[in-house]
Amino acid sequence: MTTRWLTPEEQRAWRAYIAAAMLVEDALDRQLQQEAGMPHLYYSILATLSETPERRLRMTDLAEGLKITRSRLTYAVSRLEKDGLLRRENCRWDKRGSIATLTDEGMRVLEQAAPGHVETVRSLLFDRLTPEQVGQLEEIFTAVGEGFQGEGANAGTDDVPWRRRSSKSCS
Amino acid sequence: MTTRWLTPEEQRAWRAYIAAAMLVEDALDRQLQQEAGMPHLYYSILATLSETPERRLRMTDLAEGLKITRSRLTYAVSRLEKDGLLRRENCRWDKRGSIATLTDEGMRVLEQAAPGHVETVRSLLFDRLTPEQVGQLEEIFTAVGEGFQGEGANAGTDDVPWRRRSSKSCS
DNA sequence: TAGGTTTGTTTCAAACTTGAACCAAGCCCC
DNA sequence: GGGGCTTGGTTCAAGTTTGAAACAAACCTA
Repeated sequence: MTTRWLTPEEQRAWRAYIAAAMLVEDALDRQLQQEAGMPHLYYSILATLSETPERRLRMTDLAEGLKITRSRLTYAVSRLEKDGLLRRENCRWDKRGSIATLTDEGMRVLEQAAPGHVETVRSLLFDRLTPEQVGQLEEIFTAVGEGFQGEGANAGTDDVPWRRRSSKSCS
Repeated sequence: MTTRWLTPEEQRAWRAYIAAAMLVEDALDRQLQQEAGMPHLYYSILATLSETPERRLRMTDLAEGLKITRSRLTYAVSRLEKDGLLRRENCRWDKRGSIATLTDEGMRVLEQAAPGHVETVRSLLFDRLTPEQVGQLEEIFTAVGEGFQGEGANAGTDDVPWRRRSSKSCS
């Protein structure tokens, strides 16, 4: 079958998206690097942990939630641990498991960085969109995200699609 | 002023966006790495050059078009040059200038990779969107991109806003 | 219950990115 | 026409990401 190239509308949409996504990520990284000394992903790790009842999550769950590879997470968590913002404990029920727990210091840093971060997100994104567009944005990217059905950043791993893990929360 | 946190709608939109954007970029990188031996950005460099009348562009113009820093571009171009996919020439009119030119080999590689790339973009994104959503996507990210008014990845450089360069095309 | 497979995580080297210098070459203007 | 600022690009070290092993603990299943 001969390639179905993008239509002009699709091209415009694609380019606008790629360009703006790059600018947004860069701006976010720069802002957080400045004010919290860490890139956006690292902030997201802290934020994710903070929203959990016990402020702790297993590595795999964290990786899946953030849509990143386990090895990327390992590196990031090591750094954050070194900085004292979280702590690694072993899961007592599954000795393979490792649990990342937000420390008080981590919580403090997070809370201190949050306002600036939110302000940036707002000024980059939401301040430029109408309420309808916010809804459209959600629908569009929810649809896109659903296309991955659990593959996540871990595709490429020969991961059988017909049986998915269900990681005990182990909290 | 006390922080204006994100509304629930904004939160949902933001999270859906962040997650899906991560998945998309990863999938794109993986696909191109597999089939063309280079990450998405590198492919974009070749693609950008190919669309130019002479298949050549000055480094700064290229960096601005792609919304990346000059240093990132320098590194990428060095690699692509080493691979023989493009060539660096000096601008005769401005001896500081460096011009990246797509080689025939680069064009070949690009053309060979393009169908698979387009197919991926389609399956990740456009296959999951209605035509209206494609339009919305364009509008949303055009609006977001316009928020940057020429700052681009080169902010942080103390760049005066009230006088912008206009790089002679020098082709 | 031994042996093989799967799962959770880390490790390691190679590739890439960042940001702050650095270095020329143009520009400006007295 | 000689400083001094700006612009175009590269370089370098430090930090991050990638993907393919490596490992160890669970989980089968014969």
